[in-house]
Amino acid sequence: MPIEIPDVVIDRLPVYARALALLDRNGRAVVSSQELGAQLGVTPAQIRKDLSYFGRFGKQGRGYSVPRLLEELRQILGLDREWTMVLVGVGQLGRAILAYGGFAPQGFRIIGAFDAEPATIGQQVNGARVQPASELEASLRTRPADIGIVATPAAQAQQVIDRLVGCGVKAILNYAPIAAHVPPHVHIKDIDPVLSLQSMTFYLKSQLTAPVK
Amino acid sequence: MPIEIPDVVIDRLPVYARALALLDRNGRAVVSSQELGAQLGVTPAQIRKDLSYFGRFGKQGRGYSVPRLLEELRQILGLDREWTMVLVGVGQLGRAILAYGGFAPQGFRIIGAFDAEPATIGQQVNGARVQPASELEASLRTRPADIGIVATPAAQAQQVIDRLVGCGVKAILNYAPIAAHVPPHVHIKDIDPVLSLQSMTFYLKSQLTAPVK
DNA sequence: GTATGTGAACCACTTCACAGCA
DNA sequence: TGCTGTGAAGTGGTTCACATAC
Repeated sequence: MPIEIPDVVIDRLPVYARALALLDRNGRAVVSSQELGAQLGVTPAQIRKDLSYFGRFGKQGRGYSVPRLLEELRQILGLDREWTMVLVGVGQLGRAILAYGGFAPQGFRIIGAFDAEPATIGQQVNGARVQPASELEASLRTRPADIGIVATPAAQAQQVIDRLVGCGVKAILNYAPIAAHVPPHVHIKDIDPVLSLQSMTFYLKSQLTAPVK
Repeated sequence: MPIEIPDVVIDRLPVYARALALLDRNGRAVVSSQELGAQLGVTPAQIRKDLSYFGRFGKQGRGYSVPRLLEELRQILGLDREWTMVLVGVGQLGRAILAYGGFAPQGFRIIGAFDAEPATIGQQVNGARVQPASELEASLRTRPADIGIVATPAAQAQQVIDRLVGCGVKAILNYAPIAAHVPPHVHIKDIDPVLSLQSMTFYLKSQLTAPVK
């Protein structure tokens, strides 16, 4: 039955869900692919096609019920439950991640934090006690996590990822500046602002000679 | 002369550059597209095709000179000079960005930080004095910046982006969870870990019934 | 012998355009 | 009438495969 769904489609669904959540909070009952697309910078056809992979959620002539479609997307994406995460690497970046208030409200809970640095181990950071990295496996055995967050220096990142994968972690959010290798059944997303900057400069450079004003 | 270069190609170049920099530091003189691809999880043909948009940098039968190709890429991307950035939004996230040590070594310097919160204005954060958001325009007039970093709450982000664009900023690194609108000559990249998590859960969800071990 | 550079073939995603339904 | 759902057409990016050069 399952026609393969393109990854790009999956990547867009959370964007749709977020926009719908906002509309919903504003009391909006119905929205068309046209309007949703305008808000998100996506073509209406794109939205309709994306949604059509999962079902028929709209009403012809009217549009989509905001709460209904939102609920459907949350279910499709698995956002209707809580997901547990462990953080490895509690340096400056790791601390910022622990302090970040954007995960919990979306159902992503950090249940453990690990670091190799003796000075860091045992510290209380944002309500989490930093555990020795050596205890990663033992800890995950008693209390499995769905997702691993990697915020170690580049040099340790691949090894940490291998260990997480070895513990059965199936998804990794990687903040380390490396192109990591993972087996095919493991999903990984990189967060790398430097790469984003370094590609934008290409266009900045070209524009220097082309004044806009 | 200029055949349009796909954006995806530009996005990959910094990845290549980073890998080459590592090889270079390790004293590696020559590398093949084959080997570079294996390291990065990219096909050799992809790498060769990408590079072919910009010139002929390799030697048949040998491969690419690591320092030579690295230098070419740095030049193509504009990484051979310093870029200035201003940060808007000095909350928890903004502070983490100011404290982040990964920008400066790559030539990205934050020259100004702005916030609307009276309690935050005037504070010294990581060597930068937080200026009132109201002074954004005046400050950028005397000291222009190439790139704007947006780390405000979602509600203010679009407005802040509009102001940055109005000041002539041509590239934006957006940490706010919104789908921002910018004119076509402005480049924007979103950093949004929550979206990354929310798309990975789709696959986690599907795997729950498919045991691997 | 070996690895590049590149047209051509292929594939995947996007957009079109319209039938169908509210 | 208005907007969805969707095959079909179109577009853009990737991979192939080989002539070419070292």
